[in-house]
Amino acid sequence: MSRKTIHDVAAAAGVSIKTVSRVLNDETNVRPDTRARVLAAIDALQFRPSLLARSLAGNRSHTLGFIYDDPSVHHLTDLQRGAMARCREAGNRLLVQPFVERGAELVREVVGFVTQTHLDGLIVTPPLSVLPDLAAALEDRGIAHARIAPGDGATNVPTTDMDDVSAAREMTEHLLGLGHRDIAFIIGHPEHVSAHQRFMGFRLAMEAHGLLPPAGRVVQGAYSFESGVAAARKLLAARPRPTAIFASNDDMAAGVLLTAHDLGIAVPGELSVAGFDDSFIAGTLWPRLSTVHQPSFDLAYEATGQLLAFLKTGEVPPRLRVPHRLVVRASTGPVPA
Amino acid sequence: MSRKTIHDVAAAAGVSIKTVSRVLNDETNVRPDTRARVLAAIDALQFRPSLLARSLAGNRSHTLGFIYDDPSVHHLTDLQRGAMARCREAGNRLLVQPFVERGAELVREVVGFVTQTHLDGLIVTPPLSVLPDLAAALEDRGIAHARIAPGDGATNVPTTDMDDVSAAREMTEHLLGLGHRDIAFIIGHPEHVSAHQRFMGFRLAMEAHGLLPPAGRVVQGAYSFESGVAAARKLLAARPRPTAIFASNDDMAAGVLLTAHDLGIAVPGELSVAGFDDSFIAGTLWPRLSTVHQPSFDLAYEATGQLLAFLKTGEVPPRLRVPHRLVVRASTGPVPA
DNA sequence: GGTACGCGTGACAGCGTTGTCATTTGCGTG
DNA sequence: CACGCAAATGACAACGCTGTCACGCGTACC
Repeated sequence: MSRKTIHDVAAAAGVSIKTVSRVLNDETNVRPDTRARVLAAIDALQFRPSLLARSLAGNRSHTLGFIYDDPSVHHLTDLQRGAMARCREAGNRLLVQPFVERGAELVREVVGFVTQTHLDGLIVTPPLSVLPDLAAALEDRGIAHARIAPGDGATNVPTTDMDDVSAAREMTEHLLGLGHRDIAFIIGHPEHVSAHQRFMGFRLAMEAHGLLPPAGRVVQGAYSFESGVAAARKLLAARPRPTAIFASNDDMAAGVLLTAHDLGIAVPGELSVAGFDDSFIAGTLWPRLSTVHQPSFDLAYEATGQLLAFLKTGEVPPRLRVPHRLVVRASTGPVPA
Repeated sequence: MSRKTIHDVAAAAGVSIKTVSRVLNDETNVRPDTRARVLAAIDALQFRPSLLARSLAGNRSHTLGFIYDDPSVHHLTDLQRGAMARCREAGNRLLVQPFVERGAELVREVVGFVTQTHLDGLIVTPPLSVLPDLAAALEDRGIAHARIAPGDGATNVPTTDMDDVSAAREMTEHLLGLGHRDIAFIIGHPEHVSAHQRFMGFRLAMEAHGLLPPAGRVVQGAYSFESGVAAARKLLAARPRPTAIFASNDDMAAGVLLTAHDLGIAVPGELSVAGFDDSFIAGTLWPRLSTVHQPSFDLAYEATGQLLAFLKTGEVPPRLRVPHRLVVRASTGPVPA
């Protein structure tokens, strides 16, 4: 099939290409019958406008970039789905691209990516969203972007997040409410701000009950399953054992669960285990994991919406906080007698 | 930053834009010192050629499409990673797009997607890769594509697959080798050819041992966790119970595992459970799941390579079969006495 | 010393759209 | 019926690159 162009349509409808363009872009000032004629021609020829040409001429690509470097598969998948869904609704496309570099190299790659592909804007996910030099570079070059970024930062960039601190606090409260006092905590990957925030939520809740995070009960993890296993080995070797372990994400919680089972420790009979994310695996583990629902899909969906709005209006929408939710399932129970 | 163009570079280097283009595309017949001068100018200006303009003018977008409609998140993620990795190596981009429609609607959407975005080619993943009308339409319009397609089909399209039949047979042999005779099987989603093939592998192995798939021991699933739970409920309610359950993928196996645990059935003490895929969760379940390693990443990596090769040479490379591997972990054991 | 040829380079026309601005058309008005 | 003005339409340049072809120059050859 030789490509049909706007010229073919124009010829078929007996109008100029500009009129076809107008119809294509839903512009005003086209007589209804002309519009109908053009539409008919488009339909007859099965014409699809070239997004390439459109982008080049119109100086807008209708394409957003989605960049990531995320160790957690599930979270990423949901984010991507959310962003893609929103783009589809708005008639945009999404170009997904991983970046594993750091520093100047990263900045160069990302900027190159954006300029090469004429991206209208960028959706920046954690942990990329918290890198100061990347933020500066994007700002600097006037590259529109939205951040999915846990954290403070009064910024002039559309930002979407969830309340990691409160969520972690709520989960901790849940454990405290079950009578647990000796609660261990596995910290997430230090490059992720969420890791610190979740830890802070944990500490705040403990302190509110006059408890200090017990010595040796806080272990550094990395958001990976393996790091959860390693952390659990350490924690569960101690005597006495903690009565509950709160892992900063589900993957690590899965590692804890597996380790506990291997050691013959009953969950939640002898040990309560809590996760964070409510990713796909949370419901597939045994016992089903109590966790915090992180609205990854919504996060990305909203961030994309904010970016689109920003591109349209030029105004930075206020920071958007997506609600989370405690999901109590079977892996947490009363403290053993 | 106003966009730097090839004209800026040409001016800076004191050459024509065509020469810059030649350098950009590594063409011959450019004197070394001229080339160096152009390169220096490119570097100084931080110039990045517009892929849009390049695609429009050159009639090649250097972009491949990746289309899917897959229920299994992990498999999909790995496929996507594989395809993206290969694209990156070759300096191409990957446009990922889900399609949930079927029939004429699907065909129209996909064809529209390809023409609108000037895709060089398409990577078609299961189950889309086995839809005859889609295949016909792509063929028809001369849209280059590679299929990741389980199955037979002597086709004139680059195809990559794994040997689902043999893999399922090997897993069944493994169970038979452990002494199991009363083995139940959960079939995957009927739209996926792999589901039928895995079932066939199971049957072949059973028959080779003079066994018929026992009545009531074969249950239809849908490759989802929930369908695994439902199937397991049915199978484990029977008396006597099967001594082993072979689920067509890991997600369903996870459902079996969970159900067994809920019912207090020891795995593998009283029941062996096998999966298929070796997806991320396989290693996170307890007991760790015996499964077949499906090389999703490689599958997509190779398919992308084949497509790229086809685009370059115009010759259809022979069907590529990616090796699988039995992964025996802790969820399968000797038949109970 | 003229011819043929290949290499290095540039001019210019596309690629398929949108943006700008000019032109035509239609209609209400005095 | 002419006039003015807004609505409808079209001509054409521009977007940033590649493809085609033409040109100038140096070298090898007879």
